Amino acid sequence: MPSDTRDQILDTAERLFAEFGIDGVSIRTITAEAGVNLAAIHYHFGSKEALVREVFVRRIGPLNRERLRLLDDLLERSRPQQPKLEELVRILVGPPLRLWLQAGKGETFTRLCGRIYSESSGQLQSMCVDLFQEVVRRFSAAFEQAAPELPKTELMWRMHFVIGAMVHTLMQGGFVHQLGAQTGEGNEVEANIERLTRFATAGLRAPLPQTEVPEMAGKGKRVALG
Amino acid sequence: MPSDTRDQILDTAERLFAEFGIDGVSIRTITAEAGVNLAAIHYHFGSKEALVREVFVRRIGPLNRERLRLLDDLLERSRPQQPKLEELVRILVGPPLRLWLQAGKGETFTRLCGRIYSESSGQLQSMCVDLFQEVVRRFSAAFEQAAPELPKTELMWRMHFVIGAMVHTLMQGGFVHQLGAQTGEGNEVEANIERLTRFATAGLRAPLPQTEVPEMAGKGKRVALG
DNA sequence: TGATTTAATTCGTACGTTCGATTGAATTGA
DNA sequence: TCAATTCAATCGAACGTACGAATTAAATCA
Repeated sequence: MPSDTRDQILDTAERLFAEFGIDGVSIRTITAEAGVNLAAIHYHFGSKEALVREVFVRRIGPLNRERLRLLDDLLERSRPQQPKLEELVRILVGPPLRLWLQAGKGETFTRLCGRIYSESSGQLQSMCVDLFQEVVRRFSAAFEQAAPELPKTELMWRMHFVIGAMVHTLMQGGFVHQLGAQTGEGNEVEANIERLTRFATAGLRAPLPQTEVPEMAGKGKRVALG
Repeated sequence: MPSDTRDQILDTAERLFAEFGIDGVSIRTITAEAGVNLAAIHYHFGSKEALVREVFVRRIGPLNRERLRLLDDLLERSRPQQPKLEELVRILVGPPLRLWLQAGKGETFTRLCGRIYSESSGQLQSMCVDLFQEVVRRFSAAFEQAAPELPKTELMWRMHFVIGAMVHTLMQGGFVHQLGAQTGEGNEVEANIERLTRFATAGLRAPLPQTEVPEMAGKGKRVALG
């Protein structure tokens, strides 16, 4: 049973990291804010870096497990056919966005989650590779099967764009959200998941360039517009 | 005439900021790497924060001026009709991506450029609002006219997604790029601009949800999939 | 049960380092 | 000569970390 102090530290660190960045928060600030002793972090985690690690693992683990569970469900449900591309996108971007604004942990953590991709020196970066490895592998395979007409390189880039739109929404979405919320709409989160899903699905289904020039010499490569 | 020291500092700071983040680089590291005295930064810029500011302004100014010039050209060229959505997207995402991998300044700066959106406390954030103000205003207006069938809120979200895909490509694109580059393709940068342009244009043109329920009470809002 | 030992946790304090910033003298070039 | 620039040296503050004493909780024994 994890001690109360340990959880206090994790919750506080998560909130402060999300707001001010990892390098922007000292363990003095964390422990003071959490109402625990300065040395508690090193006792419970060993170092600040190990604390950062634990903050991420604590949330990303369940998040990705849910994504994989939804993926399994979807594959099961749509057998023997392939699932629709749109449904794959929805279960990829839904869980993180749903965590967003979830009372108590939402906004704080998802902003932090987005920071993985920008902050962090190699240590944290490689940790995230591990954390997301299976999700990337499983979803890549599912996307390839759901959109077999796309060359693999093209699909990889487009998935990359989808992730970018998602991450950017996690980090900056609060800003856009405020504007929308004032219009009196109800459940904005689910509405925005649908927004992103529609956008991403259409992007993934974008037509391939008609003129797939077989020439290899890199000369004037302008395709449609000069 | 700017002194040699000043430019040395700017170039070195840009490179190091891009690689290790703003908080991850001390003025000692910068000055040592640049081969200038420790106090030179404070002499030429006044503070580290002012240096950071100058690093951004030096590049973003010309970048956005080019985008506005291309926009003016496009509007002029397509009169009296509205320009195509795809062409607007291309001149929005083209210049920053083209700066990417540009010999000598490319990769270093664009990664830094992406960091604006994630790092930085309020000071830098508000500076960027100023720097991008006119670009946002002009392009928003152009997009609204080019896609009048989209509700403004929807358009705002979709532009937001486009920016996200672009920023994520600026920061992480090097990774995906490496995979593609090994396939022996020629001018990857222009090819990727086209990739992103096609993706984003299709996303912006995604069909609106058929059932735009006029009810306002926020109850069950699931639109297409339960 | 009550006393005593053992382990787990919390606490206060200090160390060594690095940070951005400052100062005043030395150097340079017109 | 004189202003612009570079230099070495140093400042106080904040950082992550370490360590031993104090406290609490659990286990063991009388």
